Amino acid sequence: MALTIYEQVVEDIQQKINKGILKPGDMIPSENELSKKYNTSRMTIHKGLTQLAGKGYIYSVQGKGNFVCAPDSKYFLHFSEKELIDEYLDRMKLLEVNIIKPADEIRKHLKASKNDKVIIIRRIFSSEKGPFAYDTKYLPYKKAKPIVEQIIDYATFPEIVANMETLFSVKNEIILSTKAADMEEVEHLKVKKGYPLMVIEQKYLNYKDEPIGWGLLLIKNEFCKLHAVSSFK
Amino acid sequence: MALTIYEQVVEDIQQKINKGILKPGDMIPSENELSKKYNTSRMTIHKGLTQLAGKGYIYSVQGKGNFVCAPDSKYFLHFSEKELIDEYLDRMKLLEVNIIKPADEIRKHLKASKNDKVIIIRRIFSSEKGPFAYDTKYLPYKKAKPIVEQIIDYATFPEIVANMETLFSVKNEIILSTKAADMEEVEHLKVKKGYPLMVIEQKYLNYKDEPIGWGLLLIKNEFCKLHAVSSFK
DNA sequence: TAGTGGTCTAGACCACACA
DNA sequence: GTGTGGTCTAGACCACTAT
Repeated sequence: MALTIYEQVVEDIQQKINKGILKPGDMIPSENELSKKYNTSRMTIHKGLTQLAGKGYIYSVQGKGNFVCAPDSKYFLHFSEKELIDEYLDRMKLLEVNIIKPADEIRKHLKASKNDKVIIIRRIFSSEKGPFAYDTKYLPYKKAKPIVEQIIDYATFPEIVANMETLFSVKNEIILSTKAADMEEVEHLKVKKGYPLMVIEQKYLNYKDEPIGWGLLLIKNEFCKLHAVSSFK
Repeated sequence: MALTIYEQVVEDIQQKINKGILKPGDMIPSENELSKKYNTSRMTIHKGLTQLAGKGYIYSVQGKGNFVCAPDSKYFLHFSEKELIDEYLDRMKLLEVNIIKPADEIRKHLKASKNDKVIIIRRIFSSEKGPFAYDTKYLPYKKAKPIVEQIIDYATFPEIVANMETLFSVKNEIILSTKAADMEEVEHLKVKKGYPLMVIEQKYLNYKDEPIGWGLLLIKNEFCKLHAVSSFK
């Protein structure tokens, strides 16, 4: 359990912040002071402070010093469509794969122009006890790309879009909300009208921030619990 | 727009990963090779690679090298109870502040023992158009601590618990789900039975990972949209 | 044994802030 | 001007991996 010097610096200052000895806005002793205190080089101290900044404990201002951060409200959310669905999945039913002229709302999400067509994919996921999720996805249609029908059977959204761009090119945004089941969802999910559903809207962007996919995943409430943890540690 | 050397290293390698030239599992050229290529010291290269590792692009194995990561499913979720509520808040009604013997479920969440008492706080938040959120929080009761009633009027959970421990001592976990309104919520939120609600369960821990608060925030669906962004960039 | 990354040094120069 | 952090160097030693 031997800590390196810079780890010791991180640990000590973190403790002082956690215990309230150093409060938000307080200045950390300068790198020169700390390098004397720890009897080490300034670079080593700097490394520790950089790490503390990365963790969100402190921030640096050139020419002034290092200061304790105010607490923020960032969380790490672990979310994987595949994991979420696989937990309960017994079978998947492909309702539709089509090339369509998109509605205005969809066109806006995909930043498609007037005459562009899009691929629509609609799927129902069922557990042993019946359907629990209803998924609709839209992808820009490009003639040059290979037929997607083959790959769709088991693919979740990341995997679908991964076949359109390279794997790491995507940035993903999700928006969580709830809604009451309407007639369409009543039919597909076999629930009563008004049944509460978790709505997971997903936007996929390539590395140029251009939209390469958009979708809605509706999940029956008892099948969806999402966990998030504050980034402070 | 002059990048430092290590920023240039980060940029170049990131690009290669984004474009698929470097694929998950591939080894990055060694630090020595890169320091020759960029005509710089190994420390500068090392700094760049460390930063790439922090971003989740690569990982290091001592004695072997640096390798491209497989994509994961981590997101940054921005969530602040205060912000969420303040957006619509017209007035807040304090339904109850009491010291009670907790039900078993609550005792479990707070890791309280048989005879410990807890403070229960129940509040209704209303917009101009009526109630939109119903909040219940539980805090361990400690005789020595000052009366909390005074501070509760405007306090959100972080601020309440902040008064029990120091500000930075808390780690927060939230669990998102949905539920249909039951009779209690029908009464307080003036909705029909079965109305879809976003459920935000919050666990507060101090720096020793001991629970210092637990609560449920129920929000009418049209008042709650949560955004999250994938950690890749 | 040779190559890798992890840490550390004792300097250096720079940009910035403040008095 | 002095003090601050940001970057960078040209070495060094260590722990680990591979052969």
